[in-house]
Amino acid sequence: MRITKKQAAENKSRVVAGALALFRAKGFEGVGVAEAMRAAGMTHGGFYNHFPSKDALAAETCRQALATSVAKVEAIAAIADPDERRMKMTDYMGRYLSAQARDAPAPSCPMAAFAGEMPRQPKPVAQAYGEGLRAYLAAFTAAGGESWSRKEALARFAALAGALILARSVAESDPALSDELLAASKDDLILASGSAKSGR
Amino acid sequence: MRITKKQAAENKSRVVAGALALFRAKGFEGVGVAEAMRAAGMTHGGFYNHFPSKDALAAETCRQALATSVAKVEAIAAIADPDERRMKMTDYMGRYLSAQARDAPAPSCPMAAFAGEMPRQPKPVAQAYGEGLRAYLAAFTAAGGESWSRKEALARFAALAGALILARSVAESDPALSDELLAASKDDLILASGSAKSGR
DNA sequence: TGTACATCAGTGAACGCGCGTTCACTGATGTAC
DNA sequence: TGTACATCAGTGAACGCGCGTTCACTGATGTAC
Repeated sequence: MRITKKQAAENKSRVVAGALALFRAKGFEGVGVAEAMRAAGMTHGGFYNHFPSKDALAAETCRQALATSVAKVEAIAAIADPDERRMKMTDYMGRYLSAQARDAPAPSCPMAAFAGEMPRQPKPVAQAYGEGLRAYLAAFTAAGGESWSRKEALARFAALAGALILARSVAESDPALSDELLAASKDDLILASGSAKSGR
Repeated sequence: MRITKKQAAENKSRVVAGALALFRAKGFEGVGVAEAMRAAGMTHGGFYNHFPSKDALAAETCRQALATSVAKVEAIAAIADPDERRMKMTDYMGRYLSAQARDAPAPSCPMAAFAGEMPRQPKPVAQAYGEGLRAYLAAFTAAGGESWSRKEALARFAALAGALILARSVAESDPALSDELLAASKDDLILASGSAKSGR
């Protein structure tokens, strides 16, 4: 039952979109090809018409997810008015460390969601992640404008990601500690970036 | 071929020790019961003489690993001389963010190693992790003495863990960025805690 | 535009494999006398 | 202390299951005339 080329392309992107949500929620190892295809409303056999392997899907998914995050931060970096940009950046970090971001089944930040698995991913996946993270950190640095150096921006993003990952890790077992971790990092990072170039 | 009770107990702890190294390196899902038993020099069948399930091994391993980390930081917290304690803590954080810690196959910090997998672990494992992290953060706060509040300590540890996790995630694909992440966080955290209670 | 046929996206059975777990068995240890 | 026997830690075959991947097949689409 051959279908339209356009339909086939749509099916492929539905597979990627569905796989992204699944990978974020359960990790690369925790999601099967059959499950990813089912999420797109198809059976597993046709998977290899679109991708040479499961790893190729993981790499493609990773690339798209990080590109989306990069685009969001680049949009902030492109804001001309420094005050508005600073405000948008504060909002962004506030949302990054919000209870909603933590409690979503598929964590909002793909860098944080995938970081832990990267050391054991095959090269193409790790490569896609590495390129995405490099681009993201460049955009994140730019989005801070004068308020931080690249070095400070890197440290700040590591702090954001660490807080989200740790908060998620104990969200079930110790919700109070999880909240405390989010609140502590939010105060630390947002107050720090709110004040003018403190130098620390 | 029944063996000594003492020998059996030794075998069990060899399984836990071996599994710890494997779990750290490959994640809980990435290590099989057979592999864990082989690492202890036995065959897989006897596993269930020691543990009711693979998850029980994961929980036990997690508890032990975190307890070891807690003990190390408690030892620093117990130092009477504030200057020496501060110096030991700086050393600790420096080692935490060292290239050696990043490049070890089994990351030195079990909190960072396991955090990403915790949201999908069964309750007993998540519980063991949660209790361990709570104890660790209490010790970490205490080890800072007057130099930071609990809130600051939590934010600092999240920053440490985030930097290590991100640096590990791109260690293969982008070593320069990985080094840069470690260096940036090292400067940010160690200089910050080196200076007296800055308040930020 | 109409017809004939090759293409190929999707289906679902089947493959080999490794997983967690179970089980009958072995034989030295631990124990009761 | 010596003997007889129950215990149980460890072995390795076997289980059902889900995995990634392959393949023969279907039939509407795309194309050549």
